[in-house]
Amino acid sequence: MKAADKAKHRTDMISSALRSAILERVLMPGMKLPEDSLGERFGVSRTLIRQSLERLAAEGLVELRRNKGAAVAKPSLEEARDLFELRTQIEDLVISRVIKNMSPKILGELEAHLAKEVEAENASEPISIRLATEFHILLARLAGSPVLLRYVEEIGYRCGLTLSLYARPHSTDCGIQEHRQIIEALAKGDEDAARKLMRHHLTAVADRALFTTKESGPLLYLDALEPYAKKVRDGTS
Amino acid sequence: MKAADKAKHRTDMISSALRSAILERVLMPGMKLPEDSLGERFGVSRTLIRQSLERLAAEGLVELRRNKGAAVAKPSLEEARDLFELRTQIEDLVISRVIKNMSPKILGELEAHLAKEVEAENASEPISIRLATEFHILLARLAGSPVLLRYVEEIGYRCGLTLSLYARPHSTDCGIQEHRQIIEALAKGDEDAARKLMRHHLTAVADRALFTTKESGPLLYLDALEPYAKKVRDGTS
DNA sequence: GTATAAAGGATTGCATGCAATTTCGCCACA
DNA sequence: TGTGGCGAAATTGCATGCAATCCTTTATAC
Repeated sequence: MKAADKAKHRTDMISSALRSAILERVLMPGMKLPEDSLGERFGVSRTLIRQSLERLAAEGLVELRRNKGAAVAKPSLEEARDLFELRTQIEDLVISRVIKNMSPKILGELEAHLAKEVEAENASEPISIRLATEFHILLARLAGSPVLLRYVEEIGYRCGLTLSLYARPHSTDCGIQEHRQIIEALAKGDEDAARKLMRHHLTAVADRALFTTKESGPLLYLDALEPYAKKVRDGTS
Repeated sequence: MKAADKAKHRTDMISSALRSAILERVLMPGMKLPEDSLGERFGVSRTLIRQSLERLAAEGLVELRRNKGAAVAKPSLEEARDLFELRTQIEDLVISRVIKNMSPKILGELEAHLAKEVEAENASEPISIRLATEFHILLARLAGSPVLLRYVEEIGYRCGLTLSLYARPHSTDCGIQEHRQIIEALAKGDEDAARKLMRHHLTAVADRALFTTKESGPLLYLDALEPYAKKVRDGTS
């Protein structure tokens, strides 16, 4: 039995790092992700990079064209709308389940997360975006279904990616206020209200975002990745 | 431009072959899947086998324990119940969308599939099981949402795997008759009826299956894989 | 006879090398 | 100036090799 067991392995760390970089808009949609450059940065061989990219491709965050390398995915408006529509419906399922599981402990976790969001409100934009996404993921975790959790994670990440393509820079993509209202409805056990709030919350995000187009810098610039890579190289999860 | 372009690559073919083998109960839950043996059988190196196994692991069909190799997944009863519960709710979404898209063309596709199921009714059991799963997947395809399709595929496959662990040998896992009724309700545009039928259909499958336990031969016996491997080696999709 | 320990074999983790494909720069030519 | 093609460089696809890990068997002690 190992002391710490290191829990995750390098492939996991690398995919997590890349995922974070994408969600925090350091890697923008369309950017190429060549295996050797990444390998060099992360201090591993192409083998592990390949695995990570394939994993992210399975999640829909990167596109993997045969013989042409990987690039951060660039969902079309149509795909984006599909994604957001499905998201509202899937998160409906989350609400139902969380209501069934509601307990003081769960309420506590939700409020703790909200507190983090409030605290980070004036911090950097990428971080508050990440926290907003994680609110939805926390809810899904509290729903108690591992499969549902995976789907919410994936959809959440892809929506985050989508927003980095289409959303205006300064829309607060996920209002903290709205999160608070949802928690209150859940606390009261008012499923209908929670659902309506969630739906309103999500369609608000989508509508604000999905009708403006924004052209993205399509090419290669990996230097911004450095802080993410360093963490992996040093094993500082 | 290549003549046929071979469309998919070897990794895809191998994962498809393995997936089919699992769904047709040639590879039973718990069976070990060593990289070398598989590579030898499929006529490729461990690299491609590894990729395929990782892909299937992401779908939940195989378990991938670190340093201990891959094995066909063996979902617990609890996971199984979670899966089936989610399935009914996800397929609810499918029904709504298919109803919205309903057209003679779609109806035709559904009936064509039903005809195949009827035709294969007295053929081998694995084939009718596969067709039954594919009915649900066809529905999801007709729903028009790529993401939803992926989730239904994945859940369908995993349910198929689950049934190979828990279901009695001779339960007709997905009644053809029930599929027919669902198509009829869809044709009439009766969303409520279609939903109820689908729900009934799925809970029937689950209830019949999920309370009996069946012990599976846990070890290694890959010879039965031969026909699947041959197809890949020959490029006969 | 049971239990513990060590050696040997089998299997995975990862890096590297070579062939195949694509991309890009360069030059000729209209 | 713009366009087509050719060759070199960059990049991916895949196989293989070596080290690390795990499993099994055998040997030894109690």
